[in-house]
Amino acid sequence: MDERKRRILQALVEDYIETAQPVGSRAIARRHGLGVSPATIRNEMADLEEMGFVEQPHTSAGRVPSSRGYRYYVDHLMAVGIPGERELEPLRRVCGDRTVPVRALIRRTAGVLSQMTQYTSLVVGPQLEKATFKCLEVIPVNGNRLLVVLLTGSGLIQTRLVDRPEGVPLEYLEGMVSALNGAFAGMDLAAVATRGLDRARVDFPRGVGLLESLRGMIELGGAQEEEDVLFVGGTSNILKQPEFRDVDKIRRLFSVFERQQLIQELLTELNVDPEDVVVTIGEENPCPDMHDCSLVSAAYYVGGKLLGRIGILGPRRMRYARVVGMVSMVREMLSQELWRRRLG
Amino acid sequence: MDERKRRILQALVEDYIETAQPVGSRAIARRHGLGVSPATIRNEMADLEEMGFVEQPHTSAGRVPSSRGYRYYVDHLMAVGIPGERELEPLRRVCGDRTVPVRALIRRTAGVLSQMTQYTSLVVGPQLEKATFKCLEVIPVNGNRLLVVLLTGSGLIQTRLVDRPEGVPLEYLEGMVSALNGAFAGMDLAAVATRGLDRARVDFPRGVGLLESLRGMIELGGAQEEEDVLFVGGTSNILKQPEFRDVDKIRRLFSVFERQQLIQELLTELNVDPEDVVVTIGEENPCPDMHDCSLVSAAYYVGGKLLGRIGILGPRRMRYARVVGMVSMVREMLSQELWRRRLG
DNA sequence: GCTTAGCACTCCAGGCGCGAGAGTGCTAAG
DNA sequence: CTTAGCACTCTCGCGCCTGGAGTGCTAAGC
Repeated sequence: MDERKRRILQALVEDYIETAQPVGSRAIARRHGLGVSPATIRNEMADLEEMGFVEQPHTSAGRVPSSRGYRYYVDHLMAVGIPGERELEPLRRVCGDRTVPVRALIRRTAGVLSQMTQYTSLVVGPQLEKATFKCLEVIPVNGNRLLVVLLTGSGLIQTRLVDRPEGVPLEYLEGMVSALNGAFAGMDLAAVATRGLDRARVDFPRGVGLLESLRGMIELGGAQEEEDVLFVGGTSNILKQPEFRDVDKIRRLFSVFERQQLIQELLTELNVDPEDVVVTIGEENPCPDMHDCSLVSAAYYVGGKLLGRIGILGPRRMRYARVVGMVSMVREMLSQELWRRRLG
Repeated sequence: MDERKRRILQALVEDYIETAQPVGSRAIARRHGLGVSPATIRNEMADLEEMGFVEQPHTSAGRVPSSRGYRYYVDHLMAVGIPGERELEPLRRVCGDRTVPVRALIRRTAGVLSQMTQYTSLVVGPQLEKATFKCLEVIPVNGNRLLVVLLTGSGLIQTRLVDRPEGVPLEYLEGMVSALNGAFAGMDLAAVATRGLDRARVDFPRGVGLLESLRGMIELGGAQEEEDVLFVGGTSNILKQPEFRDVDKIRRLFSVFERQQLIQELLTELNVDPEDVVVTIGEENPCPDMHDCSLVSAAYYVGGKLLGRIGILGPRRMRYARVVGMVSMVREMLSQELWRRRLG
């Protein structure tokens, strides 16, 4: 892979990303003056094809990057774009509004991200299990019910209405809550759900029902069944792409969007390295219905604590340089804002 | 419009709904033995066309119902379907689970509804403004912040983290909260947001900031900007319909789905009569991008209080009889379950 | 007077052939 | 090693044609 081949591959990928048309030797020679004739480029392209970086839809069409070609481009050739101040303005507006609750903040970020990129955004909201315990409050309602309020260190609030255990005086419950508040302060909620609550069962045998409700709130609040964890924004954007002319393809993809849990697992699985923006191209994606797509994703976190993930889904022919820059920027700003909002 | 014409129109609409193909005189004569020959039916169909109930895509194709034809069918001809016990089972499972919070219940209902009908469901969640005040609680956090918890009579919980007004002792705030709890109990939240809070400003001049936050929670919690109010389910279902082969049409429709506020207003506007299931056919819909669709919608409510709306969006060639029955049933069951959960 | 058989007519869908255009690979010369 | 020239290949769009479905009209029948 000499320098000239790299230049040609880069030109080819970038032209294809822009035009969505197979790129011929002529076009490369003309648009990116590499100082060589189309014939030379043809030879090089034949080599690139043999190496698996480009493909021909059929003889006598230009070349199209293969997944491997995109991979090489992303890893070695592209210059990550830095979003301009103008583009960032809507993002700043969203992230600057301190009156908006955390969950709404995340959702709006998803919306802005899809608008900035003109692709579809997938955002996994803050997962309760990944947060820390801040405080707990129990409010009696109607005599026979309790409103349980759980607050995390990242400012996330989870509430639930539960039946009040019969025959247990309010003082007992209040004592229990204040003991728990003392014992759990700053703990990981995941640890609270396992070790913490088990220990509390011993000290407060009459409050077992309430403890179980609390466990349910923590476990369901982050995971699977409970809603509001995944936000999908700008689904219609992806339909602007010429590769999505096929209704059947669209339908398969949209079915995936409806399976929140699947997407959540997907993003979780991919983001092994919390520091990086991860690009997943075509078949690299474990979900077969997304093999025509690429995903650019990153984790956001607060004080080293991973909270959730943001991602952009577009066609394989995605403007990687631009999108990677934006995802990185959004991750940064979101993390900052959440850091600003942290509670102790 | 004699009886025979009605029978023919009914047969035509039902055949077309089933096959999505223009219906010819032969087909009607064969499949619905009305005891007359195709030629007679042809004459009648020509009349129906003149009356505006059916249309011809082109000479020498069969007929297709017009919007007016569907309207007549829905108003006078269809026999509303009663969902079978088997179909209802997933719905019962969702509505029977008392541990699920109200908002999640609504969202799941949207999911089930779209699955039952195989169309797309639009559900407007319970709007805070439409609910009644149950109780309010304020929990100090970190010394300089307050967690405000608002509970409605329908079991809906709204929370927000706000700055604590400086220099105001906790006792003052607690006194204020308990005074508000007494004054607002059972009141409409809309009334609380306007009259109630204004009056409270006079009594508690040092708590004005908190009162404003409360107003914000009520107003934003139901309306526009605040999220989680509209649930769209089964978007991919509508893509199964042959009328949605055109990607551009799909894109326009999906753009509408992303405009929560628009849909919310739409459903609100249509459901003038809270007792009825309303069918909106094609051009009757005020949103131009939905002119190819029909919408079956109904309000759900608790103890006479309207809470929100459910709707099913499908092609104009929708299985109205079935869908109307299902929407009606879901509305009923959802209302019942919410009634069971009411607080006081 | 309503119904129906017969028939000519219309129009769409789909298959076929053809030519233009784009881009290639190969060859031979620089 | 590079490049001009050229033959070759493949797609795409166009017009043409044909089969089929369904109609409207007319005239005969009940």
